[in-house]
Amino acid sequence: MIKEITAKYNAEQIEKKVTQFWEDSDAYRKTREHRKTGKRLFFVDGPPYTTGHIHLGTAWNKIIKDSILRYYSMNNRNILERPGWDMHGLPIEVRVEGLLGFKSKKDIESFGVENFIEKCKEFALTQKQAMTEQFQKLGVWMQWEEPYMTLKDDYIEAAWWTLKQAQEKDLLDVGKRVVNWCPRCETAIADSEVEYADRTDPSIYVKFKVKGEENTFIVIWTTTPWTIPSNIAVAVHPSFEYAKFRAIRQDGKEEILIAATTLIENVIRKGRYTNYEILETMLGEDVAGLEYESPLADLIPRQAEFKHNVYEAEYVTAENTGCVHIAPGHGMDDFNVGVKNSLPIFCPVGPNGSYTEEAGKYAGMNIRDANAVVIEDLLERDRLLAEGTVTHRYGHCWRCKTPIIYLATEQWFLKITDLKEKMLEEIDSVDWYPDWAGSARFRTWVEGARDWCISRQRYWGIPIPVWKCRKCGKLEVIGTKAELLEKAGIENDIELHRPYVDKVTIPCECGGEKKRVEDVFDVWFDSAVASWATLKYPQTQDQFDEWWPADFITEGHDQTRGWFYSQLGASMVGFGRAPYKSVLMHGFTLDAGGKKMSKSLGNVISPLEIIDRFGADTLRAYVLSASAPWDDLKFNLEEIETVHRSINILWNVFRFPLPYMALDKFDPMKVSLDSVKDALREEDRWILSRAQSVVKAVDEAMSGYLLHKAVREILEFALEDLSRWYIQLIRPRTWTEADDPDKLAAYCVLYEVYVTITKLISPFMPYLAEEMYQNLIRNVDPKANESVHMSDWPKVNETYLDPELEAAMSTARSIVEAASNARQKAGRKLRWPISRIVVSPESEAAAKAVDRLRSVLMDQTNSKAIVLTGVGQSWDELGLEVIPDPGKIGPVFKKDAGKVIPALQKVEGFALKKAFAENGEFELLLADGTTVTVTPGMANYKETLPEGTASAESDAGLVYVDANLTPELEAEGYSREVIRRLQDMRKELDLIVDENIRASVWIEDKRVLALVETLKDLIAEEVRADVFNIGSGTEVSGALVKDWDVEGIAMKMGIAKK
RNA sequence: GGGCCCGUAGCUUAGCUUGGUGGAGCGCACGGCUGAUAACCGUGAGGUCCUGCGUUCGAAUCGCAGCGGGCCCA
Repeated sequence: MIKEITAKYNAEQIEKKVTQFWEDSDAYRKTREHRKTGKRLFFVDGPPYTTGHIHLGTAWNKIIKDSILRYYSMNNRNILERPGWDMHGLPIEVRVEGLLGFKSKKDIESFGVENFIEKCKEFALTQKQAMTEQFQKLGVWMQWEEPYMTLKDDYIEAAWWTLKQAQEKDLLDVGKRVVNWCPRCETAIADSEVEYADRTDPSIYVKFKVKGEENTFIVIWTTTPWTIPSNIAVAVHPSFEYAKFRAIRQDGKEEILIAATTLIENVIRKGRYTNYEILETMLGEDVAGLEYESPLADLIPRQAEFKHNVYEAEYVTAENTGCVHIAPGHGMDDFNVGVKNSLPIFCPVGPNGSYTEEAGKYAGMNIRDANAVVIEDLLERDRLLAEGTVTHRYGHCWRCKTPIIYLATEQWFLKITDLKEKMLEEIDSVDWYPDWAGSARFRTWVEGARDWCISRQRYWGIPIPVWKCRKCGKLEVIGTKAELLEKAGIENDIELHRPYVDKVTIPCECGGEKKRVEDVFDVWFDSAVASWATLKYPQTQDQFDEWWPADFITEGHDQTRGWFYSQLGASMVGFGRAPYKSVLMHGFTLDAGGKKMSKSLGNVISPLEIIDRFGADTLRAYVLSASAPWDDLKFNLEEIETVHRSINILWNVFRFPLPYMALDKFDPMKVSLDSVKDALREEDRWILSRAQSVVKAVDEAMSGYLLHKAVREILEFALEDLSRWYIQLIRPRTWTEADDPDKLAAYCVLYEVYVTITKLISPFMPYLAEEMYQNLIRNVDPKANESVHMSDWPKVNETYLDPELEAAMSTARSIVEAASNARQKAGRKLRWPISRIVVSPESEAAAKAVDRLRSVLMDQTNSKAIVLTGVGQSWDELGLEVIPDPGKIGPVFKKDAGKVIPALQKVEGFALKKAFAENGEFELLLADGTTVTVTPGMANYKETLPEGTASAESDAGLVYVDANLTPELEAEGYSREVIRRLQDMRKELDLIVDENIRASVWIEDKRVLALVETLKDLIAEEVRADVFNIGSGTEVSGALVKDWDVEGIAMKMGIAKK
């Protein structure tokens, strides 16, 4: 049986109860089981990094995933969706280092790599546990018991397998490259790990002495003085114009400089030269070839050995001097120029950011400290043209915030550039939501992609499975643990982490011994293999064949360069195709001011805080409805409160009929909607139609992942159609005590609509839906599915759809609003009945709507009659006032105009209009008895309302309210006032709804008393008074006695329990 | 500096694809209802549609340039 619920919406209580129910009933597992025969849907969860706490962005991400998967499940999809955890990498190493108080790699080595790895593992697992609980609080249904974890051996094997594929397909490369390097972490870091922030650096102009030309210098600019010791070349743009010019120094000396012609002024100003004279101009391609001397050759023995020349490079821009300092060991572009021209890749800087022995004088010095020394040395040698500082965007290590440097080091690469063509083709075969996420954003990113540096010189990561012979240098890539054990001849199992795998050696054919290269993978490579690792591939084949590739993934737009990309790259290597079929790209959560949330700004909002205050359903409904998924979400607490209020209304809607249904023992299993068909009113048919329209709209929204539209549609239906309209309309029907078919029809319709809405909200507000479902459905139908989430998604029932009725009702609502507006103008409150409402319909459809919904209109406007005029015709009781137009009258009647105007004003408008229509003119009698002829242009008209009426506009046309009172109306009005106050007093005494009372009312005013007395019985019945006395001499008594002022009439009332 | 997205009332937003008098919700003010009641409903005020230029008879909508915000890159 349906149970009455009395409490107001209490999210905490509901969610706690439902969580327990899900757990006890094993609802998640049963739901997946229930869909085992459905069409497969493979979803891959983008693994959050195990930081230990979820934030609003990760919460939004999981809520989107959960809502979509619940929707798919109800649409009979057989879903596979293991949650994932990204557990390796520098962030955890940095956190653990912090916990242990370590400063550098040396501390780790002395602590012992094994100890360190164990700490990292423990840390990651602890954080995972905490985050799992947080995600579960959001109501997210995933296989939490069996997530995929990047630190597991089988996961590591998936990465190994992929690398082996790369090697077999000649997509693996090793070699010296310039990489982003963190001198603190002493490792290469990926482009995606570089964080840009403002930084102030030196800005220097340096003169390189041209060989064989007296007193001639080529001028370069740099923000990294420490790279001058590594200078090998200068680059110029082949088609820029350069000039050789004589510059006069402040000390009177002259020197001959070379720079881009357009930048001479800049060089002169920066170098504080007093004057200059252009000697010669030439194209960059002619400058190329020039030889110059390193300014620090005397301090760095190796520099004296190098030849230094000028080369062409297209990337040179017309800034500073137009001549670019090239240190192939310290810059990406520099490196490329170096390789192209076979220059030495001179890199005299070690992993910790200090110069090596090759740096001569600077050996052992930290590069940041070296800046000042280099500047000093340049100054001493008169090679420093200018010195200053510049604030610019500079890359930093994303974890430890140390400014990065560029170093040429030996690294491992995936040859993405070889795969690019095919990758771009694959992008087109994927469905992107929104479309531009793929066609514009991701495509641009892939087009510009370079080879992917996948090696890191760290500890906590997937070890790169490459073994190298110490003797002959032969490389061997290992694809699985079994392969490693076999080749190494080891019998007992080992863990695939450092330092355990580092100890494994493989005998080489040459008689030597192969040892593992020390690097670990970039963490982005970990998550890149998630789609097959989670299917236990390559260990098993069946699952992979059945499920791969993923049908759907969804992540934030930062993942364009991240997971969308890394997965595509790795999958191209492994399988030559994209690992996903459709991608929804969602936005970022920002604070209320539109700024991103960050710890340093102190504007971070915890999703758990929101859940504690409002519940998970509110948080879910808010983040889903607040903006389109791909737009950024400006978090706004007021909006959360609004959503919470909306859900509270939904709750009230839901609980409103329950006491009546319970009282009447209404059993929806016994009374079908079909059986009450004949008792259905228009409003019943209307709400049934609306419910179907909403299902349709939600389906349409979901087909394009427009989650915001789906949720808004549902909440709007609950608020506008159910709460503000349908419930209001049927209230009197539910109060009927008899077993009335009219009431039963309302119950059946409500029940039908509630069942539908319960299912509609379940993907988005899973807790509330479950609570409603258990009471509404499981309580009456023991055979029903155990959980709402096992239900089938509602199918649109076309027989209920009636678009014409929906339009008519919308017209009717507009009329009711207009009537209420007009009432306000007429000063007549809704409690007082009015004799009639007059509608002047604009169209045939409006007239039909009024006719069809006449009883609804009478009811909601509290009027005794609804009068329709003809279509397009105004109300025939309106007066028509004539407004003379002095501008037309003046020129014709000159000085008599003053008499014509007041006379014309007095003419009755309809008569004047009629005369004009019939004769084209009108004989106007003036005050002095004379007559003049007026013509149509001289008069304008204004409709006037009869006494006691007011009008307002509606969609249907003008609506008039006749607020004139008759004794009958007045009697009813005053009686309603009395009833309302007695009800109020009942409430004050906290009486039960059906408890009977004794009541007495004293009214001094004889006329009002007489009016109210005519409805004495009605009043007594409404307030459930068995004994009811009323009069001017009545003694008022009871448990509660109050004085009232009713529209200026003094009354005294008293009530008591019987 | 580049790519993509966003900019509409105090706040959150719809409308933009396909040009034709900008529509909601919250908040505010006033009023109503009182058998959902610490709930609910109505009415009203409130807009340089980021700025400028262009296309057009007509631009929130299309184009260009700029400004501000976000993500990503250099």
